Amino acid sequence: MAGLMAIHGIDDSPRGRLLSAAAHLFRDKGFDRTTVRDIAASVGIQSGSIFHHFKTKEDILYAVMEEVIHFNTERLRQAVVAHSTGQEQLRALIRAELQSIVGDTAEAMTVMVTEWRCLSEDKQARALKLRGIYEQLWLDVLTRLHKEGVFTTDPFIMRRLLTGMTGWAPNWFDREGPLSLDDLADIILARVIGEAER
Amino acid sequence: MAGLMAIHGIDDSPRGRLLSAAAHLFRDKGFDRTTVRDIAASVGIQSGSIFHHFKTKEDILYAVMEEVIHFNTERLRQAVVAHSTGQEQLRALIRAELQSIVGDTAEAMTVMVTEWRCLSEDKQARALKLRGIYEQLWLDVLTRLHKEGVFTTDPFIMRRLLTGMTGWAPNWFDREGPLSLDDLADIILARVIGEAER
DNA sequence: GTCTATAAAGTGATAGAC
DNA sequence: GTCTATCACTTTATAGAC
Repeated sequence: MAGLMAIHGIDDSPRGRLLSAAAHLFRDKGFDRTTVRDIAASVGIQSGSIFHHFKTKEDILYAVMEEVIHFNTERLRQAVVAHSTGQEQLRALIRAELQSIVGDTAEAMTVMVTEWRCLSEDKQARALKLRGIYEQLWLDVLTRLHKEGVFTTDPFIMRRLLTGMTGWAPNWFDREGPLSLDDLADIILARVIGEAER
Repeated sequence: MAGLMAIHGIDDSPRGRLLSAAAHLFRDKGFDRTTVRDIAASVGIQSGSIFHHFKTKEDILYAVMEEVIHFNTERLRQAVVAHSTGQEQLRALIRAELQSIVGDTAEAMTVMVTEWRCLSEDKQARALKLRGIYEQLWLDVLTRLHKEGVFTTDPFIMRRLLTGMTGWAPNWFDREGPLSLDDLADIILARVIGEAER
């Protein structure tokens, strides 16, 4: 029910269902411990039939990552253009990334972080180019705030600290708990702009 | 050369060499993609000989984690007792965790984070108890600072943000680069106590 | 586009000699 | 404590019928 549904909508294409199922299994058990039999079984076909849709098991992993990066890069872009001040943009970026990472695309995003090295070097390089676009959106906003004197830490380092904070959230954040994603976004935002309020 | 050498010293016991080699390979290729043949070859023995020292491949993974937790819990404890004020203790904790995670025990620590789910549930539970002691050292210091009004965010959440920031460091921090671990510790510390200086 | 059947290769672990 | 040899099993991927 979660997975890549947000990307494909209610996508009943075999490819869409396979990617959703794969994202779910890869997140639960990891890429290596998930067999093509597992994936096939969870969409109700036989293992051999998988290879009509994807050439290799690794291609499935790459497809999961590619789609989730594209989808979330677009979400990040929307977050930037929806606001005018740097601080508003940064808050929107944090909120959007949290949504990606513990919200509607949580499974695929987690897979991208944790199963990265299961990709061959070629595919890692291709995925890295896509991630570069995503990261540039962050760096543009952070660099602007840095120039405005909102914080003094190097923007590249600040981005890495932010990546750590949001990226670890799936390991503890409880969507049913008392803390909302908006709350968490504000708490993380304060780690950045706290400096400005000294 | 790194690995668990710090723990075992110049430990030439077969077990020590096996654990160091395993930590290195697990970090490089992941637990599942590392074969017992790989581990055996890297210490110069045959694959069957491994099982004289460890009952299963998973036991090797658990031993790596157990040793690195024990070692780094002790390091954390030293960091606390070496200082008297809460802020000094927190800085020492951050510095110690960075040392664990990108310094002398980097390989084993990374393995603990990334290969956690490769442990059976039994062993996960056992390792979790050990990690609980480690985490309590953090929470004691953070709770003290919170009560002193040094920061307002919930100490549990603050610890999780810190875990994310330090835990992500292996993915970008360059020990040969211009930024020292002391510098990074100060930057991370400012994410916590920045609030106090408003 | 899915099925069945199977090839081809690699895996963790064991047994017994030395 | 290490070796050799091998068992029992699982894996990805393919081939061809339907």
